[in-house]
Amino acid sequence: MRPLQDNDVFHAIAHPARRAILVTLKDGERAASDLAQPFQMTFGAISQHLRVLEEADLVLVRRDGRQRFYRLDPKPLNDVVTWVDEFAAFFGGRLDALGHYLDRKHGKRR
Amino acid sequence: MRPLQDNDVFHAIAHPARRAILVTLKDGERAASDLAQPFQMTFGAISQHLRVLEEADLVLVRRDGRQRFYRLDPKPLNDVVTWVDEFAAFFGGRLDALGHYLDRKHGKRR
DNA sequence: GTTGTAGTTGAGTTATAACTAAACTATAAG
DNA sequence: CTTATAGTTTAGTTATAACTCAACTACAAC
Repeated sequence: MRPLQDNDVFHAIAHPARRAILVTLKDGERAASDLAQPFQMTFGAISQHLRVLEEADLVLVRRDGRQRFYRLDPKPLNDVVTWVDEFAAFFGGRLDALGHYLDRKHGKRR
Repeated sequence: MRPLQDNDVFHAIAHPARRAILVTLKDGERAASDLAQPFQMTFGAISQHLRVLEEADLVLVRRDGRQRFYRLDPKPLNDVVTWVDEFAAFFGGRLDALGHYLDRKHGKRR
């Protein structure tokens, strides 16, 4: 079997809980307990998800007292963008989220 | 445990072999045997990877005689683009692949 | 019909991932 | 010091995924 690497960003974002955590961190750093709060699973499980994100370099940790504040480091997501970007020529019409981004940034032009 | 869904596009692209298959299909449809050829694993394994891609609606199949031709259907990748796009505000500088796409499409304008 | 080729599917195995529960580390507060 | 809080880590379990191998389906060629 070809093993997946733990530090693979594609693997890191494959789990919905980890994606949700990253989305939360868009709004700024959060303590681990705050990140765990919306989930049903145990604190330990979230801690493990956080470690996966950390190993994928998607989050950075700052220690303050007994709390640990996680913040987003989106750089590895560029690997995803770059990969999906290879398929940009196939996107067209309303489904084109890249186009939406474009419109927002440059002003609607067509 | 929160099970991942088999038809999840994020799961589908988490495996390097499946990503490689999709990249190959960018250049046009390919028979299953052609897709399997670059890999070490057995034909059966590739067939299973193709089924994961099919269940994620990332590929379409056309039967011709005893061959099956797979072709790319990139629409579900928009879910990925849309999700990553939420982080667009965090991207900046050379690492910004979205920006590259922009430059190509609109001409470099700073 | 038989034989060969293209491919899928299923059984069984192994690897990895996700999870729980408990132990543990560390800091803070009293 | 003790107790509480915040969090990690480990052990063990279970779920899922990936793989191999063999059986199977389907079509083509003879």
